[in-house]
Amino acid sequence: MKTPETKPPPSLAPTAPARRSGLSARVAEELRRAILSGVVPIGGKLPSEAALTASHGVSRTVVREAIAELRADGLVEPRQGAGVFVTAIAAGPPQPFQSVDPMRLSSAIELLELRYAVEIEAAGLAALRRSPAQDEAIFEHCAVIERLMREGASTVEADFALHLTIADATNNMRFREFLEMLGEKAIPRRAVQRSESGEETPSDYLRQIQAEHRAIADAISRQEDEAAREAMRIHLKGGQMRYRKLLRKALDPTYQTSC
Amino acid sequence: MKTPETKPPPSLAPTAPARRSGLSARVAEELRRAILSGVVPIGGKLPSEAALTASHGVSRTVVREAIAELRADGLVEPRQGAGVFVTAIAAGPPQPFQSVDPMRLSSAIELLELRYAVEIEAAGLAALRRSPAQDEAIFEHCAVIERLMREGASTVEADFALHLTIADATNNMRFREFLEMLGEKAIPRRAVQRSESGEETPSDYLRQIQAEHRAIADAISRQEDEAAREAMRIHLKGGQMRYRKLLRKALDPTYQTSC
DNA sequence: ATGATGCAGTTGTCAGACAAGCTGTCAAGC
DNA sequence: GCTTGACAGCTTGTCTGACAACTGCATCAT
Repeated sequence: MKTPETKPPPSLAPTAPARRSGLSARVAEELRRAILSGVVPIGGKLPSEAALTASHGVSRTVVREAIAELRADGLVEPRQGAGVFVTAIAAGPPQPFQSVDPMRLSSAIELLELRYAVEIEAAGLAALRRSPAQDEAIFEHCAVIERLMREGASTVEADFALHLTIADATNNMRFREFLEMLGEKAIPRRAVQRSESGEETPSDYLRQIQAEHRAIADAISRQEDEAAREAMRIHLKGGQMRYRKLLRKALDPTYQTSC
Repeated sequence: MKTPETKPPPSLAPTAPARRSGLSARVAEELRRAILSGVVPIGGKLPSEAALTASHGVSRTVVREAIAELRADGLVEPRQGAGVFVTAIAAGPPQPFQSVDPMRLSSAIELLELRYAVEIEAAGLAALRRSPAQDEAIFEHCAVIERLMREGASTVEADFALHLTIADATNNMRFREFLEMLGEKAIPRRAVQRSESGEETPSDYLRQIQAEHRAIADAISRQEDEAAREAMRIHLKGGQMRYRKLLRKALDPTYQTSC
C-alpha cells in the first residue's frame, strides 16, 4: 500500500492531519455506511468474513480489523459461530445542536441568539477579569480585523478569534469551550464568504464596525462590565441585522430589489 | 459487496447481554485504561505490536484488532513504520463540558457562569416573545417553588423547571436544549440536597427568593426585556452567593464557624 | 556541518491452520 | 407428532509465518 510521499513531522502534533486511508479503515467505513443506511437492518447479520473478504478483495485480517472498529463503535456484535450482527445501539451519544440547517434562516438565527447570550455575558466578565496581556490581545485583534476590512478580505475568522479572546479574558474556560463547540454551526461560512468577497465594503460600514469593536475593547479595558455588555449587545444586534440581510440576499437574490 | 444476509437469529433481542470476553476486547480495554489513566501520555507511543504480543501473551492478530478498536475510539493513531500514537482527541466526539469535578468549587462555578449567561438573555427574550400560556406557566412554577419552600422540601427540580419554562418562552428551542444539556452538570445534586434537607429555611430567605422569582415573572409578564434580564441577573447572582456558601460548607464543615 | 545511504525496527496486509462455537438437519425414542 | 441428541457444515476467534511499505536513526561521504 502506497502512502503520500510527504514526510510526517518527527513529533506528533495535536493538529497533525489524520491518515485513515488503510484498507481496514476503508472497509469499516463501507460497512458503517451500509449499516447506517439501513441496508442491513438492526438485528440483521453482516455477510460472513469469508464473503466480505471475497467481495471487498481484501484479506480476512483486514475484514476482522474493520469489524473490530465497528464493534468499538457499538454498531455490531460478533457472535462466534453465528455471525456478526447489527445491534440496536445507536452510534455514540447525540451531538448537541445537530439539527442545524444552514439554509434555513430561522435555524441559524436561533443558534446565533444562544451564542450571543454567552458573548454578551463574556464581555462583562472579561471587563472584570482580564489581564493586561489579554487586554492587549483584544486590541490587537481589533486592529487585525480593521486591516482585513480595509483590504477587503474576509474577516470571519479574525472576528471569531476576537470573540474567543474575549472569552479567554473571562478566565473561565467554559466560555471558550462553548464558542468552539458552537462557532462553526452558528455562521455558515459559505453564505457569508460569498457575500463578503462579492461586494465593496462601504466605508461607513467599516467605521461602524470599528467603532463597535473599539467600544467593546475600551469598556473591557476600563473594566466596566455593564458598559462592556451593552457595547457587545449593540455590536451583536447590529451584526445580527447585517447577517439577516446577508442571508436573505444569499437565499433570495431578488430580495433587495423588493425592499 | 453482495447482498447482506439479513436472516436474524431467533435468539437476538435488543436487550441480549453483550458477550465481549474475547481476547482482543480485553486487550483493548487494558490499553484504553492505560491511555485514559495517563500511563501513556498524549502524543506518546504505545509499545510496539511485538512488545504488546509478548507482554499480553496473545497473538499479533489480537493486538492489531485491539488497536483497531482504539482507533475507532479516536484514542490512537497508528502510523506505519513509526508506531501507534496516543492522540489528543478524547474518546469519541468530544462531549461538551465533560471535565466537571463536582467536588471542586471553581469547576462548578465556571459552569454556572456559563449557564447564567444564557439564562439572563433567555429572560430578556422571554419577555419579548412569551405567549399568554407561557406567561401563566412561569407564575405557576413560582407558586410551586414557594409551596415547596414552605414545606421545607427540595426545590432543585422545581427551580430548574422554572428556568426551563423561561427558556421555552424565548420560543427558541436552543435555549432549552442548552439548559437540558448543561443542567445536571451545573448543580451537583448531592451537595445541594444534603444541605437543603439538613437545615431550617429562614423565612427572610423565603421572602427573598419569592421576591426575586416574582420580579422575574413580573418583568416577563410586562414584556420588559431589560428589567427581566436585570431581575434574572440579581436572582442568579444571589443564588450564586448562596450556592458558594452551600458548597463551602459541604466541603468544609468548619467553614461557617470560622466566619 | 550537511546530505545521502543503509539498516533495524515498525506497522499493514496476506495466507494458512486449528480451536471454539452456532445452526440446521436428521434420526431415534417416547 | 413432538422432543431430544448427534452430526455436519459453516462461522468467528486466535495463532503463526511471510512479505511489503514505511519510519527513524546511525553512519559515511562530501
